[in-house]
Amino acid sequence: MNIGEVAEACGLPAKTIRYYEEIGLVAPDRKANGYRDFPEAEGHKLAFVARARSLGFSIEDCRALLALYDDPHRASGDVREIVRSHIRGIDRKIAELQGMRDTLNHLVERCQGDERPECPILDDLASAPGTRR
Amino acid sequence: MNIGEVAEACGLPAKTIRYYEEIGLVAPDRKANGYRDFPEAEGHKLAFVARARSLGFSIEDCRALLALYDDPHRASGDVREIVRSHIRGIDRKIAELQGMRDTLNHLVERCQGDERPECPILDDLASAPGTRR
DNA sequence: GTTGACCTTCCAGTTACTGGAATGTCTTCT
DNA sequence: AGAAGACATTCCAGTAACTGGAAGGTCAAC
Repeated sequence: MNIGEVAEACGLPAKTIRYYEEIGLVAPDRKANGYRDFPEAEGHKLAFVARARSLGFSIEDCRALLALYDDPHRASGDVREIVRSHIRGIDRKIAELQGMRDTLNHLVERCQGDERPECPILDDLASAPGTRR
Repeated sequence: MNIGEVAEACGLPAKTIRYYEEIGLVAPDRKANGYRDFPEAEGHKLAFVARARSLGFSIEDCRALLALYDDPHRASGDVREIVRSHIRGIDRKIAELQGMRDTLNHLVERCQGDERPECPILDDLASAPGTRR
């Protein structure tokens, strides 16, 4: 399979796939003309990575998951630990974003948002911590 | 004020403050010995940026907010629009992360997480879209 | 006068791509 | 046979927002 076909199949841009090869996530063969040739297994790996990336796993997570995927003697506990740790990271991020959003919503509510320069939002940003309502 | 003092005061690393000068967010004076010298106003700007960054604003947002902060003829509506748009972005991110987390939680629940290689998580990652439970 | 804290600049690395240039190959149409 | 157009290749540079480290200058105290 050419890179274009495999890109179509897994939903990743060809550029991204070349990048994944560069960093050693996949290792396609080469045809006589220099074109990459993706056997079925490499296509599956790419689809695997695409799915994992869409779930927020880092490239290094993907590398670890791929290694487990490739290893018939893996322990499913290892997989689960990676996933759990990732979930913890996501939860932290969600909490952080919610904190920001709550603060910002609060600020927006108090701002008239008109032609006048008076702005509680800027006042807050400029204020010292501890003096904020 | 030396960079160390102002760093202490606004809670940003000195490295970050140098970076902010490099990209034109702040413009400290220089002493005869080449050391940066931060007048009060520049210290305030740094505190302003630190606070805005902690609320998730991008550097370019910070630049725009600083410009409004500096402009006595600003319209508070301009500020509010920046903030509102930022909130929308945050909400999108939260929703995306929650989607990931829900999927991942679902997967983790179905995985034994023991010594055995059987792993519904890997099975899901390797499966074609549409075939997932 | 020397130690140690502080400051300077510059360069490189991080994450995960993405865009673009210059060039080569394949297929198809005339 | 030649030319167009769609594909492929490599390489370089840029993104966001820093962060780490090296090599060196300055300052205050002992």
